[in-house]
Amino acid sequence: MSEFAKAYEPQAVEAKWYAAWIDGKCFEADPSSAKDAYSIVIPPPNVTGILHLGHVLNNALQDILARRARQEGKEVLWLPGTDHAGIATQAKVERELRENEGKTRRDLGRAEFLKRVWDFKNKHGDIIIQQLKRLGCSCDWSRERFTMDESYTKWVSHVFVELFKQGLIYRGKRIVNWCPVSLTALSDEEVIMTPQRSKLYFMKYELADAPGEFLEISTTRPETLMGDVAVAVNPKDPRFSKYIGRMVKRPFPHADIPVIADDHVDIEFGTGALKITPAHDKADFEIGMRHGLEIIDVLTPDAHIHCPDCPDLHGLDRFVARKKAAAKLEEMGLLIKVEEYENNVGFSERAHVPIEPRISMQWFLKYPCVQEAADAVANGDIKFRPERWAKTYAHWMENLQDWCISRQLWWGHQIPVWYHKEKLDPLKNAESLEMADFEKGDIHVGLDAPADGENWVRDEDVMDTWFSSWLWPFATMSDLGENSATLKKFYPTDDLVTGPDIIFFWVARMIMAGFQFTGELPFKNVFFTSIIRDLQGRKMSKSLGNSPDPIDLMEKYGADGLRFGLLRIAPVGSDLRFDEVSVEEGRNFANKLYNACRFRQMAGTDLVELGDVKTFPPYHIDIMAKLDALSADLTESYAEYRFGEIAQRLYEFLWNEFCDKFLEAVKLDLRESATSEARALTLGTFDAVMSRYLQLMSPYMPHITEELSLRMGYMKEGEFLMQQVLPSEPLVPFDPSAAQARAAAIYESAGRLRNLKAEYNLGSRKDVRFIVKGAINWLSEETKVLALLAGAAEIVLDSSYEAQKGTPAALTPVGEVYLPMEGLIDVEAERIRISKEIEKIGIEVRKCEGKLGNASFVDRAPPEVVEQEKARLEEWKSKHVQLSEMLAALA
RNA sequence: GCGCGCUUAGCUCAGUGGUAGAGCACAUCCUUCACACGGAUGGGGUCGCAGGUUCGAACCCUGCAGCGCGCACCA
Repeated sequence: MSEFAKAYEPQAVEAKWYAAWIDGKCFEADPSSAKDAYSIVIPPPNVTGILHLGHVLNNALQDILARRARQEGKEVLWLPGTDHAGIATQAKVERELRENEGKTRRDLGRAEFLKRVWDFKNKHGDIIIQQLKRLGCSCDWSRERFTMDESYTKWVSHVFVELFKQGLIYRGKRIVNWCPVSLTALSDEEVIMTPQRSKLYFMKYELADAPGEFLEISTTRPETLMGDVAVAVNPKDPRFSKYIGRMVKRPFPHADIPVIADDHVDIEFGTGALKITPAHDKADFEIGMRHGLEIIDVLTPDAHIHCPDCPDLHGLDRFVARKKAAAKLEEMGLLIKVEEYENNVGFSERAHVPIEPRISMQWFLKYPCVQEAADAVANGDIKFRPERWAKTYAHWMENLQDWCISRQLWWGHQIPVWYHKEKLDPLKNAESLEMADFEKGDIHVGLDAPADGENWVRDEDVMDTWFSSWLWPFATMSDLGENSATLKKFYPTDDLVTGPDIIFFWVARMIMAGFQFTGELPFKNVFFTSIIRDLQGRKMSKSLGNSPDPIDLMEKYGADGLRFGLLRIAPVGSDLRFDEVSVEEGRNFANKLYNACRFRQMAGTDLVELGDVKTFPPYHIDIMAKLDALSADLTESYAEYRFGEIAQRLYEFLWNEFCDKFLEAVKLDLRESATSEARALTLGTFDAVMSRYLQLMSPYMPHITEELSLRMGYMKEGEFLMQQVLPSEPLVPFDPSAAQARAAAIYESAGRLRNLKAEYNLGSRKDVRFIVKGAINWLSEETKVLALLAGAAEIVLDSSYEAQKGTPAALTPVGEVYLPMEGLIDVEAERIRISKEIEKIGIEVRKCEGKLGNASFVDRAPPEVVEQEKARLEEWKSKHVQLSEMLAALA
């Protein structure tokens, strides 16, 4: 039993216990166990990422679920790992390369560059894992996975090949979201629509067959004018019907382009005429397809103008070119006006620049098992919490677009497709091969290169990171083609804890992949965490600098303090406004818990067995019964994933019930002067309650509870609290209501007496005497405790007491209590106070009377409610009388 | 434009039909032998607005307003 310092110092304790758990293999899951399985897979953080508060919340929740499941006697697997995060990681390494060596990835070549990324990953990939360990996460590190592990990569390739064989993956030239900085295609989900202040340009095109006659057009993008191949109007628009089928002059480079009619054009918007640039706008592309229009690409991959016929624009950046093109139009007298305009522009999620709709050859996936996946959530086979996210999910599932899965990156899973060299047009590279060529044997799709490998060239592209993430729940549990013991025991998983921002990126896709490749749903429940914001309601972000470093917080307040503080304020369905104060409260709470135990040890270090509870004083039975109730309530709350409520209940029990009431009530028994019997009894109750309480708290604050359990002797050296199964027997196996009523009466009465003292500014005086008239029959047994709690020298029972007029008094559950004032009070101040009080009570009395005078209330409200109202009226009335007397006495 | 959510004390939020709550902050008192990362007491709210249902509404219904977030091809 070690020395207790005055304040709890978490840092050393937390490190010690984490190491002990690892040594004891406490987190390792045994697939051969006979116990029921509970499993959860971590949402893999980016391998080069660092921990932020979102991770803390998310992983603390998973840890709580895992630790609670262990306490419930389950065999638990919490499977950890990291994600290779294609664009993010590659961008980091490229930036480093540029800054340190002034080189691009192409300068190094693919093989050398990938080597650098792997080096980078090996150097930095462990950081976030170490941080999760600092937080106390009970992951099975022996099963840690990475989305680019060899076996995982096999899964990814296999899935690609299978879906290709089923005709769900195809290659095609489509308009995609192109990031001009990352130089790759993106999926629709990776594009963030952002309102932008921009300009709407109004300009006019001359009719080819009627010089001097013009058609007015509006656009936000004059710089793509060179790619215009038509002007479209709505066929129902009478203003333009006469132009349909005629030609207008595109100003530069000069060309005559047709005026066409298409329903897509909004008559109300701008001039009602739309220039059609199929190469640079998704809607224009579709109109172009409908009308068989030419596609003229006037932008380079990095969004510079490519138009040798317009030398003054050629080579300019798109935004520079926009101004230049507008100026050119003005010079030509074709610009009518420019209006300020707000529109939504798609930004690249990673590079934070406007994406460019661009035509390119890409691989696409038609989602598998869409109907099954949609139904699974709709019919509750997978339960979303909060439930409303199911609607968001359903909406997305109903409007699925094919997924662009190829990325023009090097870091990732390379597409398992080879093209025959002879068929490859050496000038045009693989883009020249259309899907139809597959039939001719020019494309090889498979896990391995073709046997005559030297005749084949592999597709250079890699797959979208999420194309590997969506296999995470099962690809982490088994090698391809193997029905591993782990998979058998732990798949499908039970819970998934993640943010609602990746419902589409990840959750929905995992459900589809699970169905497709395992025939099962990958999880049963999805718990969506709160998004953490700052006190102004802004999202946490690096650039705003409003994101506290969780490691700093843990250094300052301890991992337990951080976990508990954050969890206690985490709401069920809405965003969370983070305030460091709550972490401070978590730390303070840990200290409170620690000091309660310290107090116990000051009265003796030997464990004391619990005797026959039935014979115990009411305070003891009361606190034990409250713990039993807490224990039962937590079981319910866990079933409903109400984590914040659980933390709050644990907090209130320890602080308000155990420390403020129970410990204060039994303090005398722990003093030197107490009898050894009384002390033993109290220590026994303390130990029984505290040992169970620590266990209930353990999932939230794993380190301190483990530490205290050992120090207090509840656990022996070599045992772990986290491995103990929750007891099923209550501490109080009989009806405790009589004892609890007595304890409640004393606690409430003590409060009233303290109020009384404070009202007369005697709050800190310990020498006051209270006289109880008409005491409840058992009060003589409890006067010592009442005096202690009320901060009084003594409580005197005197049924014949005649109070002097004006003696302060209070009506309490144990009788009428008087506070004789031998000291002085300010008579005038007292009169004012009492007058105000009487006024207040008068209002209450009238309220009650009004209610009871209302026939419909008396007749129609439930009888017990009416009775309650009557009792309340009586109470107010008697208080009114009492105060009036006091006032009279003062006069 | 469609959908979802939020609006309760200075701040952050509980509270799904029966006397408005917690923590923090604030004020006063207490360094009493577990804890000042503590204890005691107190002030502070027409529960966003307007209707409706009900004996009774913070809570149920309708409308409105403000804020936030998704989704959407108005250039």
